[in-house]
Amino acid sequence: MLPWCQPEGGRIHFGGVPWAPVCSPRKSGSIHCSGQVGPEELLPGQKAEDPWGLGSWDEVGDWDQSGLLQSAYIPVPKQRCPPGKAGLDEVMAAAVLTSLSTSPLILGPPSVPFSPESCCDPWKESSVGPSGSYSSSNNSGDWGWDPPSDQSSPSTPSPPLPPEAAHFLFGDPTPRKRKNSVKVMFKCLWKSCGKVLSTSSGIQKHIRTVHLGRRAEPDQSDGEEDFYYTELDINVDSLTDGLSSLTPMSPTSSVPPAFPSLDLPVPAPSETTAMPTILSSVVPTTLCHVHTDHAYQGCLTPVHSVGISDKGPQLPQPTVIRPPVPAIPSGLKPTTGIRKPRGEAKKCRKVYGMENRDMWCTACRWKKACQRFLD
DNA sequence: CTTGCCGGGAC
DNA sequence: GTCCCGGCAAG
Repeated sequence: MLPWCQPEGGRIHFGGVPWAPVCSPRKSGSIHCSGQVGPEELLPGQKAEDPWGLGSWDEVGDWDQSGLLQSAYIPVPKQRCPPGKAGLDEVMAAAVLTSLSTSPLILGPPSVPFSPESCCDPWKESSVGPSGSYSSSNNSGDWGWDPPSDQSSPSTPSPPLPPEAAHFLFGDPTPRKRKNSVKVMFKCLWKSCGKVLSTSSGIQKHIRTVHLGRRAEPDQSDGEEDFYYTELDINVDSLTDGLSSLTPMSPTSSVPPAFPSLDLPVPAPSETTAMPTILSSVVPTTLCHVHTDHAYQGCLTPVHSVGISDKGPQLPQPTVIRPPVPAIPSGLKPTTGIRKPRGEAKKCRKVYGMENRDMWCTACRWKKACQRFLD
């Protein structure tokens, strides 16, 4: 067993690769997925993308076992863990070599089919620090990918690999992994229009001509039409497998940016293709109702949700040049972070004190909202 | 810093 | 379902 690859629970974790750019813990301790495809989605049972055109992962494993067994003899481990402190480049180069030369089946328990979720935890150590205590909570599944803004990972050198190999080895979480299942469309946000076109120029032309009543020449455009459409990442998988979109962090989910109608210094919507952070929060309207029904949207309490999310889109038909407010699907209001105002009443903690914790109401004992001294 | 409690994990 | 706790945000 290689010293730096620790199969956990019969599976080799694969996503901790440091240049798998997108993995980083948040303050809460768990890692959240946003905008990218998590490794969980490539379980062997699924029709995983085959970077080498060899069929399923199982086939890859068979092929690897039978055909590339010799590669297992590459003495990579010697150079992987030098007695001293290896530089990042060196470590990465070693990892690349090893990843190239050893198949997951060789690295893992023979009876366990290859799981792309595999990872080598020491990557986290090498990228986060020498502490080995970091990995325990992150390997249990609640982890994912960083926002797209982080995925460039410019500080990590790019291994000299063919893109396919890099894609395979590093669990590349970029949309390329699902390049066959994600289609970018452009949806007109004009009230009761909803026209969807496949090209930005097309949607701009549509908005200019149909809604703005302007000429079709784009050279006269001031970019206003950009306010009226949004980019949709149509996830074919989500459409065919609706359950996947129920995850709170649907990787490709998107929502029309809630640009206020005011002239706030929000990023120009025209930069949609260059603004992954905006796009990552953009949910196709085809999936919006799913999120609405799902109770996992933030911390909105029922009290607060009354009268907020049931109104539905209220897009005023603009009579002036001012861009209209794009229709915000109900249930997708930015609710996260909204907390119930702190109660003014005394709480069990304050009344009884920590020493009399057994006298607290159960809610207080469980660090929930106090039920004894309600506001 | 303390406090209230949300969110989520363990069982 | 209960129970607990990390961590966030308000104060």
